[in-house]
Amino acid sequence: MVSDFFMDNKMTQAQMITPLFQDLAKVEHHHQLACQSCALYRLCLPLGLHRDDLSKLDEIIKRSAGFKRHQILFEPASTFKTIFVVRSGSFKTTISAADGREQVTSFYFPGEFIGMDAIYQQRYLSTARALEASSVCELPYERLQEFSATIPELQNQLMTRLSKELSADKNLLLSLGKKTAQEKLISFLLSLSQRFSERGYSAMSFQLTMSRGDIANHLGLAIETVSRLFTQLQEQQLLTTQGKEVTLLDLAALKQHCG
Amino acid sequence: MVSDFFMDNKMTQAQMITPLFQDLAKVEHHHQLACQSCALYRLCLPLGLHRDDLSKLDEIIKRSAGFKRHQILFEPASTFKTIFVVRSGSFKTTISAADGREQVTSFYFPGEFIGMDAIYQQRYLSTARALEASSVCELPYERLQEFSATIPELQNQLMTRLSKELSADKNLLLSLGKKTAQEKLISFLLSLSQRFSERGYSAMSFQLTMSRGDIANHLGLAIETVSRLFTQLQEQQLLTTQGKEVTLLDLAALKQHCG
DNA sequence: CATTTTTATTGACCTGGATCAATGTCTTAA
DNA sequence: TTAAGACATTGATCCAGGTCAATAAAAATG
Repeated sequence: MVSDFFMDNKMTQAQMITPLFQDLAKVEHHHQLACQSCALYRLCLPLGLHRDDLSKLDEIIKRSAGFKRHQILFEPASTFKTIFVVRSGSFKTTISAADGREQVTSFYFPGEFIGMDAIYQQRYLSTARALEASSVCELPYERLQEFSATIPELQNQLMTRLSKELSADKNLLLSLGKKTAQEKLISFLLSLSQRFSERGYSAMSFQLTMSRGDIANHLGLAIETVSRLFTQLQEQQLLTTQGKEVTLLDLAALKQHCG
Repeated sequence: MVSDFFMDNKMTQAQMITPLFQDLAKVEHHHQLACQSCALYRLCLPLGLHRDDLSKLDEIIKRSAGFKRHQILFEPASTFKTIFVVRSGSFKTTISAADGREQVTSFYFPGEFIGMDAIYQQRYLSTARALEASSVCELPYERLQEFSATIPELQNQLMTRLSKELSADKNLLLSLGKKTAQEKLISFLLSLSQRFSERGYSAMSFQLTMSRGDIANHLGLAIETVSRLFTQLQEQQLLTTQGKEVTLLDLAALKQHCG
């Protein structure tokens, strides 16, 4: 069972769910934990590296202290030096218009890379904030570049990550530009479901670590619309919610409603 | 003057404008033209390569025959092998929902890379179509990867390109999610202006190679809305149009109206 | 614990931009 | 040069989803 890989068997299912990825958060107590013994390794750097390469990589990766809910990881215009990998918890990034309007561009979960849009321009373009108690690993970009010269697979991995985020953004463009409010919300929930299941969690039932406001903003909707949609989707027997917990009742039906 | 670099002095300004980048299109007659003598070189691969490296690169780059208006460069689900660089003309990419609804995700002009979102998944995710008579260079991705191991600057350039497209998409997300119809159109026109001026063309006056329908779709609007906006912007003395030609009258004022 | 603040839900109403419809203007081709 | 199709403009009307307002329910704070 995949989830055994992530689950500490002293914890109950309920404990595990709140806060999200709490089991991984425990890693925080061992800042110097090496990549090879990290629960996220297969998600984070699926490279098949030799032991020597891996320990060299370990040396340049800094495991940072934890972030509290709402704490800022980076802000726009600050100089880009590192790509961050979520170790535990979750983050959102927002981009701002001149007059202060903000768009939530992405959410990030364990094993995902934050800040890759800053490589061009060498400064961050967005603000990254923790959605809950969270921690990250820091990948110093320049040193990563040096490494890539000797480990071609690492270079490929970085390009693939960039390309994956690009794909996700293009799909979000389709949602924002062409989908109805309901289709947007369903697409969003299905994408979360997918990502949670890749991490060994249930595809059917999960905690939303972001607020209704964050979801609404991300999908170009009003908070009230998102709230009403959750109500409607429950009336249609497609899902149930209890606060931040969502249970998808019929994945196949949901997929038919997402365009 | 920068534009001298691009302009064949036997051509008048008017001839140069229609079709866009016609001067560069002439390159098509010399398919084997080397990178070092290509007018796009400084845009395409600003690497500062040694002569030896450059001629190796030349060997793997295939200069393809021309594409007619509306002709398809690639389609979704076809296997990814190459990144395309626009040599002359222009292209659009669209991504489709299951029911056929399409979103125009990007437009591409000379020196820009198409298809980088396909690296992850190793298959194209969108359809790329020529907007006018156009041509491309083909960069075989695998061989490019091999090269990158020996030319670190090439690897960096690829990452930067990916990151740049990511940045552009995040800005488009802000437009689609948070801006009014007028702000969307102005932001779009200013981004085109910027890109044309980087290519040595006027930032104030240029040809739209895409239809009103393409613009509307790209910005999540109806064709009629785009048409009405052009009328309004002319009434506000911010620009003039004559068919596909747009002249921006007051860049500073436009910037204040784009959010 | 109670209290304040933040976040979510629900209802009533309104509006920006979509849709429908008619007409005008470019392109393309024979 | 003309005819047919594609593309663009303009007006009239409509509606999905936004805004405003009032609670309600959590969550943070002391």
